[in-house]
Amino acid sequence: MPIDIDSLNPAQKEAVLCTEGPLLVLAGAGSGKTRVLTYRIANLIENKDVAPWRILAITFTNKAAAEMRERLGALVGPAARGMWVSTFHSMCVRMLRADAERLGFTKAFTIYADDDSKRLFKDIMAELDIDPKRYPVNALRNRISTAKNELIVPGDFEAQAADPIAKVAARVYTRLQERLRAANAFDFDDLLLYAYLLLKNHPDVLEAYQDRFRYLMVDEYQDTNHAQYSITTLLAAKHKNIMVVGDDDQSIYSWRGADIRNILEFENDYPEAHTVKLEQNYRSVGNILAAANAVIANNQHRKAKKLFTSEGDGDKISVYMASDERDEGRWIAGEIEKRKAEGFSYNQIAVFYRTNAQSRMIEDMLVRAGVPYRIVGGTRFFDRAEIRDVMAYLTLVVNPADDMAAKRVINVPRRGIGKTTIELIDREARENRMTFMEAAELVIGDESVRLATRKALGEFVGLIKDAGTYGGDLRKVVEAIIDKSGLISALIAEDTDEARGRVENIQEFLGVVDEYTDTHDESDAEYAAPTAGGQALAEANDAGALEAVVLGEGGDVQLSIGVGQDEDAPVRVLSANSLADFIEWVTLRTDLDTMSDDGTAVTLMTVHSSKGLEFDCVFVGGMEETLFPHMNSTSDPSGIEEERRLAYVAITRARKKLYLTCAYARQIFGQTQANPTSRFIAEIPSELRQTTGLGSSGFEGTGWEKRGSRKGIAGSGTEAGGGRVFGQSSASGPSSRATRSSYSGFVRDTGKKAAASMSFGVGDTVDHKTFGRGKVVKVDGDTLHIRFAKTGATKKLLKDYAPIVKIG
DNA sequence: TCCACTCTACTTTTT
DNA sequence: GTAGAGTGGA
Repeated sequence: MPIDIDSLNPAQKEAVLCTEGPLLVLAGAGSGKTRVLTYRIANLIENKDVAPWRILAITFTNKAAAEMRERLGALVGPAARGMWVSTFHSMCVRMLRADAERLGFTKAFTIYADDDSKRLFKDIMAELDIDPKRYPVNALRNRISTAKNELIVPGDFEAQAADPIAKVAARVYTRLQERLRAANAFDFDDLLLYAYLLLKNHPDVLEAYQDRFRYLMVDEYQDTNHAQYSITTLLAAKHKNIMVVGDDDQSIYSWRGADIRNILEFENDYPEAHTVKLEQNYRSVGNILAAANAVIANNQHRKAKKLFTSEGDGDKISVYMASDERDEGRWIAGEIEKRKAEGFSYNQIAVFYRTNAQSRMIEDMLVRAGVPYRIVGGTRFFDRAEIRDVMAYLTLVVNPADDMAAKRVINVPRRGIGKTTIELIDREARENRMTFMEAAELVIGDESVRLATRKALGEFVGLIKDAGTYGGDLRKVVEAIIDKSGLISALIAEDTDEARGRVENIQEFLGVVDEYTDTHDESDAEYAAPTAGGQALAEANDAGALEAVVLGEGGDVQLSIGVGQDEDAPVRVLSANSLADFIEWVTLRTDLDTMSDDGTAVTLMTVHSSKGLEFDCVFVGGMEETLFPHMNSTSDPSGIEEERRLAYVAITRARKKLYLTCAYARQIFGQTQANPTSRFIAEIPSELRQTTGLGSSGFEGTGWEKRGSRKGIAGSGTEAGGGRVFGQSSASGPSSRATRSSYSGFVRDTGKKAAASMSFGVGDTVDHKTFGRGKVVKVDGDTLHIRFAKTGATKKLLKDYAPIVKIG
């Protein structure tokens, strides 16, 4: 299918047709940059005869990569498959897998997700006897993370360390890298750092990639940090066919090391660079765009540009001043229902906030209004304790050197291996310079340890080893681990609603395994990384090699060398059944990636997560000083500018309707604070906005939102990060736990009617956020008397305010 | 070894 | 308001 280049505007066309040499595309919000990227690639393949596998396209999120792949599939068909379209992180993993040995790791390495590395970090601080009160964990972690993003290795870091915190951080950094190496693991920052070191220190490897990838494309270039910048610079050094796309006004990740200078100075790096500006916005109506332009114009450090649209003005921006966050949530819910009645679909409505903590009240109010929603970010499905436990088991099978994983699950479920035993194993491991698992095996034979403990230890070690004897069937391995570890049986024995919820989550995890297998069949196989000297990874269909990948003994997986199908083209690796690849896929995954469009629900997320997305109707909550702009950013001008860019991102997500809300008073830290309205609202010309709520004639405050305080009925959640009630449209089986987290898309269908507008009768079964299942024993006006199964106690609750859902 | 209870620090944003 | 760490008793 030939591409229709004439459907592009002149600037877009220019970018698409400029295929050789460095190219900088400054793409304003909604200016069709994904379209330019995909068309440019299609043009390379169709008209310039470039082989797809010579193209490397890098994005920041898996979702963006998936979207690009999909759109390319539609443009160029199956040819799109040979391309590397991936995120920085997954690209680096691929490179590291191919040449891990060069860096002293094995191919079976694992990746430490954020909380694994935090755990390890605390472990090290304890080991080095560093007081977390004097040297806060997060402060040290930030220093080290920044250093890694700046490509500063421990030795250099130590040499540069000036202040006391840096000196302590240097010690931790050194030890951290030793521990990670011993565990055959990389943390997120390491993926970039080591990929860079691989390319930098191994010219033959670098050359293999340079020869392979003749055309480089980097999306969201304004968000690249120094490590990412250096990697792309190295890859592009030989052919200089690098196209970067970005918008300096949308740079919102400086705290993660993103350096806005990378895009501002692209023309210095490549003096011969061609620059194209995309300034026509195809997304938002005039008023919204004008508001966005007005806000961002307050920033000093930016490339001058002004978006324009040929669309009409549209509605004014609605500003609502709520009395407090409860009122804010209630109003948003009400407004959503109005828009819905006008024909907007829930799918096309989103609520953004600056901090994750703000989502709670909004969720509560949506539940009460019966508005279905899905939430992106916050506590993820994969962050749930039970899922992390399963993951730790699986990780251990692939990489027995992973000490953190071993320590996590050695006594989960309870096996009677307590603190004393774990410390003993730790000591043995250190003295004998072996892994935790090896030391555990040693302790089995230590007669000074209680027999029961040694037996339990033997079972645990045996379990991990046995898992390695299953065939290459991914699902079978996972099932075996879940079954033999006793995770499920221990939860069932607990016999609580919470435990049942966890069992459900684990079962859902098996669904994730199936999804992985389904989406990673042969046709979607990734192409292998080119390796120096023309070696290639094993041919996919070679069952023997596959098994080696899946269940390599001792984690030291050796891959046989296969022969490519084509003299020139790289070899494919099939990964559908590889446990190692599955773990990697899960680890590098984010909520955003799982956000699917099926199921109709309003989307809730932070402003950061919203980048790259668009909705017909957007609500931005918490538009107050100290929240947005956040107080931690108000001390210096660059912080404020970044907050302003964040506001710009939020505003430009909206196509037709934009709402900004703020609250006169808000609970922060559990304390009530009153903060002034955000400066970003004032920066929008008043003729573009319309204010209602407090202090305006339109205020209809009845105060109802202040009644029905949740105090006393909303205790702590039932489980870590979860424990939220989402109404359900129907009772589903014996385990209709309210925290059903529908994995695919995280849609929480709040059902037709939630508690607020529901009627209850004696004998109804309800599910309460904190107390679990209960039965209505008496109805007294608005007061329900409910006897809860768990405690046996009867409680009096107000039907309109209690976090309850009728389930039968 | 495990559990229940209390205390405290925490909240910016995430690949 | 709450998750995680720390404490003390069974």
